[in-house]
Amino acid sequence: MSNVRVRFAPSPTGSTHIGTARTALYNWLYARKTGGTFVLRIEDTDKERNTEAALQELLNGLKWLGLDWDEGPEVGGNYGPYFQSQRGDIYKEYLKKLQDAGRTYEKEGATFFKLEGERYTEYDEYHKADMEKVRTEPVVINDIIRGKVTRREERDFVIVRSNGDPSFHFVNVVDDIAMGITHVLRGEDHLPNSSKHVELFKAFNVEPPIFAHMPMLLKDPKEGKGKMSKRDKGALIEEYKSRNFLPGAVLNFVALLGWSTKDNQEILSIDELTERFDLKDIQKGGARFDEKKMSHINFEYMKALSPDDYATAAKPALLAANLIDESTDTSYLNASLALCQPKIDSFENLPSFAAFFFSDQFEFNEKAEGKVMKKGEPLVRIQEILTVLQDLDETDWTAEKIETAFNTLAEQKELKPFAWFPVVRFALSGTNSGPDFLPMLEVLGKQRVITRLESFLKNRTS
RNA sequence: GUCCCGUUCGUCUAGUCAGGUUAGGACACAUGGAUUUCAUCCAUGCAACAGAGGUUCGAAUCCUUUACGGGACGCCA
Repeated sequence: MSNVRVRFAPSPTGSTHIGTARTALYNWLYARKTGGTFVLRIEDTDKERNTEAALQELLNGLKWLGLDWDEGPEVGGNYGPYFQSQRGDIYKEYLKKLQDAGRTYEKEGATFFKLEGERYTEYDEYHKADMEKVRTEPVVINDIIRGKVTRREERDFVIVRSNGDPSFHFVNVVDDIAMGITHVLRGEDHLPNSSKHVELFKAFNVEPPIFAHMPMLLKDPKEGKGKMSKRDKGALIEEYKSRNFLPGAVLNFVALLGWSTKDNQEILSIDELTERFDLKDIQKGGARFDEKKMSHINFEYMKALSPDDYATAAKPALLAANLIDESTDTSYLNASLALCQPKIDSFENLPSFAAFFFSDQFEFNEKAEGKVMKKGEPLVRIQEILTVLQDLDETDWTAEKIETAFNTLAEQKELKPFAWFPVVRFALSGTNSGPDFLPMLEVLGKQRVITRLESFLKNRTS
């Protein structure tokens, strides 16, 4: 164990953003790498905007990604409570320290933190008004990613609102002190806040933590300018969950947004990430989300799954599409999916790709029909192979024997097997692409193949 | 407007700290190939140091500066 203590401090006001997940991940990785403690603290000081649903979604999202916390909601810890809404007494105690030190004053019902320095009034272009400002000494924000950032606060700020609720800057710093936080890893949007926070640490006479402000996640330029928002496509963790992405793949991709290994390895397990992660290697510039790359990584993870794990992961999508139910034969399901695994790059596309394995009601693709049915004499070809396949014994129904049957027929008719393959595939699956052909026939089984070919002939000739 | 942080292929990035690389990888894209087909696989290609000065034999790398991008400027977090 090390004495590193990091915290992930989200505010449950809406859906969980992918940038939020990255912040959680980097904190988690740093804690795990250093043998430190990962604290989950819920910053629910804004009663108006916090919801129980958002909290549950957040917790579920973290669990789905496999990010467990050492202290926080549901697990407790020695520095609780872990909801800011329950820490009122602690805030009062710390507020008193500032009051006793003469670092606060009341104005319009709110409590302000008083900066130290000469006061003057100046017209402020941004606020379009005269404002009281303070000539403070600059503070240094010690940031692992950006080095020492020097910044100066020049306006007092609210630490307790007129409704009595303490404000973000205040509770954030108090909790970091009270919870013994050693490293603060958060988004770059907090960098300007950090000088406020350092001022507060100084007022409490506490050494500020080490900061690491990570780059922003930016919008796809096609979608607009600025940082990625919750409304942007691909921005929400829930979305990946519901689209049946693999959590490990999402985690892997998110880790690569602003961080990379020196040897360009991109597919990294959670253990490899933990081992190789380093705050110093985090990128300074903003990163843009690329859905194609996300899909690619997801596909790599799908391909690497064992057959059993693949079937387990594929089930929800197939169940949702009503292609299978609990009575579906497991060995048939697994055999079918084994043929799909190397071919199909997402579980959301799996149902349309694999439908014909599980249902006779698949659709015939028009484009494929144009390619396959307009050349030669497709119906004659089907009749020919049907006769041959009917004579095959059930026990001989293997890819190898089926291939022999096709080859023999091809020789007799002085044609290539290519004359039969596409039409048969079309008759059996409604399309001209899919799993490897011969294994597909084997898995479908003699009965399905014969029945489908027969009914195809019947429908097309009547 | 002010302050802060940034800027290498279309995108994510390696290389920058300790100056010498045909500036590397991945995704995407294009072409070719494998294959019964393919949404798969393989190969090849395309493509970047934001600009300008300076230091140096030599600059993506160090310095200055301009431009551009991002963030913040709430009794939100």
